[in-house]
Amino acid sequence: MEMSPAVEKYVLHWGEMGTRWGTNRTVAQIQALLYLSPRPLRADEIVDMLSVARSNVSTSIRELQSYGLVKMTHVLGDRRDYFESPHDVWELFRIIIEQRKQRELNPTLSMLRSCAAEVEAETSTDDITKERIKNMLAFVESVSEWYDKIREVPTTTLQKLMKLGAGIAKLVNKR
Amino acid sequence: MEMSPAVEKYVLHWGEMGTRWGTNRTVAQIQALLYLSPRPLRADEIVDMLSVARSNVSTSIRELQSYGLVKMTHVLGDRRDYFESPHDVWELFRIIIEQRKQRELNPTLSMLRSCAAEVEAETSTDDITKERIKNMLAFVESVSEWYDKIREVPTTTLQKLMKLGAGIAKLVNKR
DNA sequence: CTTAAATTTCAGTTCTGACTGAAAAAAGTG
DNA sequence: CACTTTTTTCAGTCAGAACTGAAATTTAAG
Repeated sequence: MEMSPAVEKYVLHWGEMGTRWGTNRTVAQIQALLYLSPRPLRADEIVDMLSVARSNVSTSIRELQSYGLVKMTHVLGDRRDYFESPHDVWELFRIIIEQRKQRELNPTLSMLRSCAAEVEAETSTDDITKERIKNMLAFVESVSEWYDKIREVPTTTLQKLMKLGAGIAKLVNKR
Repeated sequence: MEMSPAVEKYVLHWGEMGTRWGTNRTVAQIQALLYLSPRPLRADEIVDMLSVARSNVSTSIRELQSYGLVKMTHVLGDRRDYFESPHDVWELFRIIIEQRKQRELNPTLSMLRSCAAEVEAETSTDDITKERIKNMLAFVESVSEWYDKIREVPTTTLQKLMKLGAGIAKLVNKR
């Protein structure tokens, strides 16, 4: 049970990128492995392929499940757990974005709201600073609202939007 | 030289978020401080406010400068360096996105390209896996191209786009 | 040119959190 | 219900990154 050179390269890179995003290396590597795998994998197979401790795989998969990035399946007459990841890149993208909103945008939003409220009463704080907090709040709020709306848009439309690129500017300004 | 409670809360939260993104706590805290400050700050002032070592401020500012998030200014008759951050949230946003593209998207793109090329020759690799690599490559390529185009769009247009939200779907599909 | 102020470098320390491995728990099996 | 297999928990280890503080360097003033 071993990875081909290209798959190994992919998995290692993905692990590296994972550390830049919220998660750790192993979690990202497992996700990559499951994304590429033509069939669901067992924990012990993942242990072999990645050369990490069984327990590490266990906790990593739990984390991925909590993100909605991995689901468990079973094979008839086999009591071991099998795991798989969504195979559609757009679905993966949506799930990841959603998670990041939950973990980063939302907490930041509530922090900014309470800061904006509190700072009003602070006579010692410069007006410019107050303004800056408000501006950041308005920005994050608008990103958040935009996301809430865009979430519902179907993949095909998003693909068209991507293709359009800067062309979107004309549409928006002209209408 | 100390921060008001609201400002302190802001700075601490920003530092925390910084660790989720690429950087470390101090770097993000300094950026937050400079964003909020009504005037450029000196390194020693930052040391006081954040209670970190002078050398830490020095290296953190260097990092911020390399990102284009901090620039140095001077006061007549004072040889100490003063630092400030862009105050426009959209500009900040652009700079940060640009950095992330450089550091994450571009390397991933070249990894995927070489993987997609290599994997073709691997007879042992399942066709499904080859397909998945291609799909991911196509996706990341399209995000990258989209970004290159959108980069030029002026802030005002982006703001309109945000306001539009899901309404954009109609525009795109109708035209 | 000497001295003082400001900044940077860097070796060493500290801290964080990822990872391991053994033990416990859970989930089937006969 | 005793036994086996599989999974999870958790205390301890380890590695890497962040941070400190002292020494070196740079910069400019007298």
